[in-house]
Amino acid sequence: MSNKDDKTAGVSGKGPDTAPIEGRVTINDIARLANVSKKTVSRIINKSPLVSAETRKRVEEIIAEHGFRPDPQARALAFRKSFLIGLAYDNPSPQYVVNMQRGILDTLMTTDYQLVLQPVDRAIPGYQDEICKFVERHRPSGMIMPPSVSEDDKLAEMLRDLNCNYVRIASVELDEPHRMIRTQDAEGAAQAARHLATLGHKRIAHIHGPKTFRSAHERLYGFRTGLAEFGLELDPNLTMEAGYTFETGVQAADSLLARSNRPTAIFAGNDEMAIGIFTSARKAGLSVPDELSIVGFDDTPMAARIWPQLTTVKLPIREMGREAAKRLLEQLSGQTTKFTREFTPEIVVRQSTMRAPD
Amino acid sequence: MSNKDDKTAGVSGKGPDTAPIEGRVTINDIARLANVSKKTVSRIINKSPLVSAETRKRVEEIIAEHGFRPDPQARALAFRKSFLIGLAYDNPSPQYVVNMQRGILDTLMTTDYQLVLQPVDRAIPGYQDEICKFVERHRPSGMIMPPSVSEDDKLAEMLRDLNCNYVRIASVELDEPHRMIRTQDAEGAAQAARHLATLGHKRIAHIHGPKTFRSAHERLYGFRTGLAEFGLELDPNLTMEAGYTFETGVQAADSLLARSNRPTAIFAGNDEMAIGIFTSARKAGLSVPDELSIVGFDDTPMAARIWPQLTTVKLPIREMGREAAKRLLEQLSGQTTKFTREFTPEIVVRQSTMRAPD
DNA sequence: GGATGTTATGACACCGGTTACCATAACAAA
DNA sequence: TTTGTTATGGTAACCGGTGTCATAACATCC
Repeated sequence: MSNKDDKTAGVSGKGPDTAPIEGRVTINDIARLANVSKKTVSRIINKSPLVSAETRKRVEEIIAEHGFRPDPQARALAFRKSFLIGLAYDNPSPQYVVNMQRGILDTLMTTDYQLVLQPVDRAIPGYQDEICKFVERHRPSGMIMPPSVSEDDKLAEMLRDLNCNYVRIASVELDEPHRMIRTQDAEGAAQAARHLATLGHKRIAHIHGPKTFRSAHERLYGFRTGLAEFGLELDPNLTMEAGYTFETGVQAADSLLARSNRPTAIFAGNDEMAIGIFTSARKAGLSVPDELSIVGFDDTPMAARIWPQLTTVKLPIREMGREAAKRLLEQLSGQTTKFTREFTPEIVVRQSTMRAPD
Repeated sequence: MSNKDDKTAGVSGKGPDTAPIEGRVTINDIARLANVSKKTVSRIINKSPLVSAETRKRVEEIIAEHGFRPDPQARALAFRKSFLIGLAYDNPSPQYVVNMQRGILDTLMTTDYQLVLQPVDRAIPGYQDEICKFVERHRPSGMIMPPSVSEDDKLAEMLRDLNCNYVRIASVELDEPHRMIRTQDAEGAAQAARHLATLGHKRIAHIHGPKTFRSAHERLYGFRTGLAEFGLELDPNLTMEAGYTFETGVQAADSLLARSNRPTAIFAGNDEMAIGIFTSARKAGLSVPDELSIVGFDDTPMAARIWPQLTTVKLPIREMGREAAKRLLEQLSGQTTKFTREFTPEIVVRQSTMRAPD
């Protein structure tokens, strides 16, 4: 009598949850009602052309009438696709993350794919395993990786070994074109340089991000190049590394502004650090932009909210997300483009920069 | 001969994508290798106690050796659960959203559940249908709704009709306890009031959020109550409504500060608006906090980055996310608690408040 | 020692879709 | 009339797991 068998202990999430299932309409019901075979209904769901117009119409009406929706899990199983796209990110800027998600969802919205998140901490060694475990466990159809996760070649290799499709968003071409969304960070930084040079600044400092971020290199390189166009050189003594965070930005700026011959302008590798410079300038009693011009990178919402508003370099994150997802879907359908999709940032001039004082 | 049949056009995402599937190890392989039935392997995967220790050990070794991972889609189908948790949100603060996601993921991490996102725009009429369509299409096991989506009773009803489990995070008890995560916004606002009253402020203004947000009411109510404890009354002339955004905050503050008898302190319904007050104060030539004290609500990261740093009321968003997910999992496993989980905010005193000038 | 209960395991149908393959009707070409 | 082609749709097997129920082996009870 006591034959209830298997209480499937353990598995997180047993019990009811049968909720949305109950009297669910299935493909069989529709087939029966329409007096056709499952297969025909399936063809109609999948928009196969091999169904007569009238059959299609009749079945579609019945589908609509009964509110039939094919079960995503069943399709996933039969198609041998999970219809999941993973987003692995470690970007500390919520704005960046949210915009990226929005962009990806914009594209996924009209498809059967879903977005699932895998935030990681790149500082933790073996974080790659975490992502790989995620891939093995949930079998996403593909992964999207924005910086700095995208910059990890080892991880990309591991994903290839796992036979997992992916798209990397990065500031350098570090993979095959169809797997890349490229941002022209160097060009953005060059624009910042031109802007400051045009305003007559000579003693210009740069606080760049950690060397572990390719973007830090690119922005440094681009900034240097931009200055060179005006015959200016980036003084190594005025070039500092910081951690892409507010606090490290404050520290670096503290050090720069304490010097006897302090710079009249600072270009920060991202907005977080740029905003740190504001704080540092206030502590030093310097007025922005009269005595010190500041340029950031990213155009976070904060940039337009602080006072004076921050001049910064803007990347269309959301659109990049859209394109990344499109690229991935292309891959999944077997296409492989030959061209990297590129995004060029643009400088947004606000109030934190002005002509250099003499 | 030409019998290739069905090219299943249409469906977004056909084609390869067979990638991670190939030589995949299945439960059948394991069963065969271990010389037991599928069912026994299934029992082991699901930690059923009805397996002898030695069989378990042997099979587990084989599973480990071959790196077998049960297919989530197949399990989902067999279990009649999608193992997906939906997050429907319209919160404009990226920080809030990201923290909420993180919290939910903290809880989900150790389970078989996944988080999927459904951002919406509550301003669009019929946005509820969008969520319902999402539920019908993807059949999440449950939904989590932070404010202000959570405050929509009609939506909640629709979800109940769809037989969809959910948890609402809100500042008022608007549902059965097991479906609620409650934030004591009123108490947080009262703390802000006490803080300002203690500093000797008398002419105190409040810029609250849109009436469509329950939190706006709660915070207004709490603030009023807090002031009353000190025998102070909230002057209706100094109470303004704004849109929970930076720009509307600036406008409201512009109006308040232009008055002949302007307030010496302003409590804003959220940080976004509080930061708008800074900008307005600068335009008016007022020094913060010497001439004007400002208190916000939310403790967004910006609060600690602007200068002077913003005194604000902090909610443990991430932990709330964790708890919301836990609540939902409880529901899914059939438990129904009798008690609403509550979170009390705490004021974080920084530099934007000081003793009232005489 | 037979009746009963408990534990460990397997056979088999089923979840809700899909594909492979085949059957048939309708129509055109030989 | 025979044969070939196209359009249509049915059958069965399958995707990779799960539940139900049956059964064998063994322990316990009177």
